[in-house]
Amino acid sequence: VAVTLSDVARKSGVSVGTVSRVLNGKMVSPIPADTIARIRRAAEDLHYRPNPLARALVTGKSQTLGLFSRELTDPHFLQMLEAVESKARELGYHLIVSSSLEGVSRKGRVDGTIVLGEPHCFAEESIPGRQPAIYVFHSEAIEQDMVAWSDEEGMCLATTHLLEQGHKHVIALFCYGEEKATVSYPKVQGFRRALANSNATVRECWEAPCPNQYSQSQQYENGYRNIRRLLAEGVYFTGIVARNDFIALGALCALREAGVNVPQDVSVVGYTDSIQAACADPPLTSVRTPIAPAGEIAVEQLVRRLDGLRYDFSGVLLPTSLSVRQSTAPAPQRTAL
Amino acid sequence: VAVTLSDVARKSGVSVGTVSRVLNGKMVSPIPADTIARIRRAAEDLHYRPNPLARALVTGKSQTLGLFSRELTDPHFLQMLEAVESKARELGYHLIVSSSLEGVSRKGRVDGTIVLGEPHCFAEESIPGRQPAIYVFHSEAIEQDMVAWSDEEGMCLATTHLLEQGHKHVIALFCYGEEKATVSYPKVQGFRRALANSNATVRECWEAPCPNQYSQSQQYENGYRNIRRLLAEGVYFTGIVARNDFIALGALCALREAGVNVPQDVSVVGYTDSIQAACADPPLTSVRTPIAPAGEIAVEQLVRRLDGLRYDFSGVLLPTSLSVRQSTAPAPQRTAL
DNA sequence: TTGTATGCGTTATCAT
DNA sequence: ATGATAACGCATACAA
Repeated sequence: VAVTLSDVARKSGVSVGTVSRVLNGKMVSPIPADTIARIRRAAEDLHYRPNPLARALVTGKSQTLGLFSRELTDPHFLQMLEAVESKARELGYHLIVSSSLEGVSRKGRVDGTIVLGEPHCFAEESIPGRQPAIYVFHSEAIEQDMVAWSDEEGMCLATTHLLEQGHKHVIALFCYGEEKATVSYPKVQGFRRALANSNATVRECWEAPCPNQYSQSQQYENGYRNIRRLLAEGVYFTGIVARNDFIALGALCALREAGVNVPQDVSVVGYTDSIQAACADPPLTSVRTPIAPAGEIAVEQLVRRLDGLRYDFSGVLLPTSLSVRQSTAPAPQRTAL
Repeated sequence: VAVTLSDVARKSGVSVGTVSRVLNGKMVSPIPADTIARIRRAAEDLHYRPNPLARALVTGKSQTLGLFSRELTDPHFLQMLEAVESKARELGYHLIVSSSLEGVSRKGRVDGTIVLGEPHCFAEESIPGRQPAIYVFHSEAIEQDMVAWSDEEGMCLATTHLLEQGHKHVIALFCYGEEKATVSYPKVQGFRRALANSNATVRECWEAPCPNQYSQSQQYENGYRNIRRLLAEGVYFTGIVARNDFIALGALCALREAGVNVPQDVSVVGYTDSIQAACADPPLTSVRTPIAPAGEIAVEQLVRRLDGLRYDFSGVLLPTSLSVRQSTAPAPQRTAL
């Protein structure tokens, strides 16, 4: 049922080679205008559509990119997806989305992959013979083939925002895994750096284990319980910075339940600037990680490389910023909480 | 650099045909165990991976599904994506995501497509020679190749929920396009049907034009402005049902600004049960459309069809339900608002 | 049982 | 200028 090149060739009275050349505009020597017209006409009449598989087989390029994310519900991924799909389409590439490395690792089905994650999680050792990839993730330094942002900077931004508004009693909601205490270490460092530069009299850093790193509701619960406990313990604070928006949202809930007003009594700032942040009450001030632009850059560079253009991309570090909304305000004068 | 079948054949001292048959488990007659072992071993040593393109070219199946959504930021799409990708992967299919019909319409790159939208937007006329597709969208009747839910039922559910709690003054926030007044007509009907069965003394149905049907922030604005205006006009009401969550969120905001308590003074129920609904304040009661399960069923049926199994799927209508959260409560006794 | 040969739809390299 | 023809890597019908 599928109409092929040879169908067009037969109908237009020329050979497949000629048809291929004409349709691809790759004729080495001038071809009679009427021949070209006849071929185009035939292709049109027959509704000819080149078979992308056959073409990919012979050219070695499938014009398809892979997009990997460990969790498809990850706010980072959601923010990336639209930008990546749009840019890929603009550059003539299709997009295969997968939460399995297997699906998008090997060359053939896809020409290259954009990985939401660290380079080492997609290393050559684990995937022998994998194709080109560009990684989008947080990192503290420029790394090869990586479009990154600094979580240290981001968390410093968040903390500084609070300090600049006069907050001197700040709680940081971090989340350590049992063993790997470095899960979000850059964020811890960013928090501490901001405090070090300030004259804050109290520096409180509260940390609790988090069972499932990827469960959004568990993180919400975590933020909720921690703030609830601090409140119960009578700890005094006017600002909270959270490791991510879900924890911040949980904190918000605990504060509300306790009758603490945000931002009048306590300011809260989240991290990632997910869609959830914007529709919280009050709308959550949150660190905006540049994932959408990162995704676009990743596609651009990857395609440059795949298209054989000069490839001198050695990674880039994009700046984070702060989406200031209504969950933060100047610190209140000290009163009983 | 890529290792092919013939490489494995050479190394194991047999022919490509044999290797192909062994590796695919399609040997018609028993093959010596040691030969099989030798071939498997060689394939392993060489890290042989079949070229999916070549295989697809000869078998005519790319083992890839297309997933189309007009807007990749659509809450419906987001809820579908994870379920669809997961189910597709489980059944051995890859997934190409595209916001362009072109990208996933023609056979070759993809074997079939799941369309988030009505069948007619992907009709045979507009895409001649397109491949099998299954549609996921709202519909009031069972339709061929469609996994649907009833918006009439959903909105009736939402309204009934309010009525059952004693609300007699309900506002419906609908949104008509200028010309096409049928955009969400089933929802209007559902609202009216619920009212018809009740003894509500006041039935208020408020409608306003909405410039861009797909802009989430515009819809939010729309809900905000409409409620703000009703409040200013002194209209009395204790319940609001909105066409979607964004409009409901906007309404929530307007109520809060006006000092109206939700749900004590006014109950609000949204539609779609997006992630935004859950993290609103108060968490929004919302109609849950069964898009995730719909996506799974769509994949299952589509794959059945593609795999040549008996295909007697003529469409299905899935039930909607209500995610009851904290934005709804029994109607207050009539007091000055 | 297993090897050989053909075809899938293109592109690209030759001759002509 | 254009027509054969050889790959591309694989599956498979057919021959041996």
